[in-house]
Amino acid sequence: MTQSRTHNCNELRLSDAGKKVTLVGWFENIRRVSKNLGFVVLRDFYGTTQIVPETEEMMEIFLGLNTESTICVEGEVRERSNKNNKIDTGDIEVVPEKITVLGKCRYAELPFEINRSKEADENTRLKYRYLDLRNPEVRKKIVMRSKIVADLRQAMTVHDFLEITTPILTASSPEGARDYLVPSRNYPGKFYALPQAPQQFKQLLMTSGFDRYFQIAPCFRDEDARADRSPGEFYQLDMEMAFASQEDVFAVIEDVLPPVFEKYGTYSIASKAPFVRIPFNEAMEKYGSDKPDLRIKLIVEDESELLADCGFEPFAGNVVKAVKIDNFTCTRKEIDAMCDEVFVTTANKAYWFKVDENGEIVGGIAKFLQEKKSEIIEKMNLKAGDFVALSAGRKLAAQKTAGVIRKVFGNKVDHCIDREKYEFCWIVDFPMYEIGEESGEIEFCHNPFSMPQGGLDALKNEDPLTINAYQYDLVCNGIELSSGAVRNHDPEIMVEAFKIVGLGEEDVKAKFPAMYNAFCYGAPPHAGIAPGVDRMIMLLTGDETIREIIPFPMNKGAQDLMMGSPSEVSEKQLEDVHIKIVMPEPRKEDQ
RNA sequence: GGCCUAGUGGCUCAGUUGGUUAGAGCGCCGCCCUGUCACGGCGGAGGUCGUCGGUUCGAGUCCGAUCUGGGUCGCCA
Repeated sequence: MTQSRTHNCNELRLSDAGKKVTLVGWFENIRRVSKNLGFVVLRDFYGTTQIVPETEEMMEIFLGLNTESTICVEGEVRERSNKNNKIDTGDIEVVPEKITVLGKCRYAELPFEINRSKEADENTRLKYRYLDLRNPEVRKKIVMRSKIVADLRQAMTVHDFLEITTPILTASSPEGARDYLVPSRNYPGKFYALPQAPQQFKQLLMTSGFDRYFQIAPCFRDEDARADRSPGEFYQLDMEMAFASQEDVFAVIEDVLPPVFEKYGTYSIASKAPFVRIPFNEAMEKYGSDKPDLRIKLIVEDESELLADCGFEPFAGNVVKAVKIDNFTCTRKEIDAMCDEVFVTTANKAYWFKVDENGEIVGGIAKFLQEKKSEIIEKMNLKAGDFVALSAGRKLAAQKTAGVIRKVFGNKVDHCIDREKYEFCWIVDFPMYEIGEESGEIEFCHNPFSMPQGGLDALKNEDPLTINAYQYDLVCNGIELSSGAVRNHDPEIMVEAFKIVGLGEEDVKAKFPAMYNAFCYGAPPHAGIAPGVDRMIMLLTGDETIREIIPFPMNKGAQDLMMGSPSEVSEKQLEDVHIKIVMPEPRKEDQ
């Protein structure tokens, strides 16, 4: 039996001097001073306390024990003769009278030093994540995650949202990402799927009469990872409201998120409600992106009319976009590096020129612009010290390239960006349809659940490519935090919307049987959104890899190195679920 | 799947034009030290330089292939 602790390791103060206490924790370090004096650091979740063995017998106990073992220390609190103002318990120390070893660390040498685990190889950290998490710096992120999620829950509850869980084992959905499949034992050849999002369930809840739903929902998508995208699984603050409009959803989010960002954020300033609303087309035109970083003050301008026929071959007959930066002082080398980055990201070239102190156009593509020099300077309103980066191509390519130029140059030139804040915006009025790049045919632009603006009338009488959807994204500092929409709750409009992409009523029924049927029994208009919890936490902690803010993350290849998943299973297990493994053909060289 | 990048003791890294026995800091082990707090001092163990092949008198270094990790594009309704 262990005696329970009387205090944690961050609790004792000078006023506790003289007390008999019991502390428990990890034996972090010993500073040996002699055979019968040493200074031990005892660490628990809350902090550290100095333990001072003063006899040879006490020293023997620590010297015979590996660090990172857990121990129980009973002893007396004493004022330190040399105080340490760097730690909360720095005024006192505990002189041990009895030490009990609770859990031995069997290894003298650890895979990495606990307090320096962040420097270690990431694979090693992930394999020994339970040791990595002993590092207070690492653990801090998980603690913050917990607090943020608790605050989000609280805020949603205050707004009368009910947290309702939805199934994890469900049906494969024909839309979207690749599903994770789970074979069924009772139905040979059939599969469950893990939900990519609780989308259909939450809409069914609306149809059932629940007015406001939310959930910190696990979502599963079998797609490749990125620095800000964990493979396999992630969490969304999923919510849906009945009899609600786009503005109703915005109002809730604008009320829930800013206080959390102000409380936990690396930067204390966050956009106040209402967040700026930017129509999709305007975002593409002004920022070259549907997720603009509004901290960057640069705006993309269209210079097609001025520059398309200036004689520079890549501009001829193309859309030309320009990003102007004043007081530009980067070196040629830096400019080249940034243009390279733009090219690598977009597969499209960035061009540039400068205006020197004499008002001459110089550098980059300057020699092609001399004939129209004065017109260019006048129309683009250029002055000495200005730098202009340009992109050219078909409209969308030129826009997107300009968007990357804006981001790359804006992040490099300090006076173009105010980093220390959170800039939210709503991107609204996404188009309902687009021409698919591969198919060349008309397709849904985002998801087929969204309500088209103008409803049935628009679908029947307007050019589909001009119809917008009540579809919106929440963007913060250039990061897409979430997508949402006013849903299409009317079976008639649903069928009409699918008709435009060449699908009939039977297809709708086949793809979304529950929802289609449910909507035939009187559905409320409803709208919702689902901000990504992991990305939000990344923004708040300022971390650049999503693995830092996930308790037990998988690596890029969707492996859990600690648990060893994915793993093989027994023949019996495979038989139970009627699965036969067919290994891929080995590659020729290996044969 | 494409492209970029990295791989050298337990950890972090250095290693020049290809040239003796591959170095350092931290950690670990041993000895010393009565007030440390990133304690200090002295000594020690520990590496077939990711793998395979090639060029060469000689490869950590050059060439080719391959594996693994990370980043990115594709993908992510």
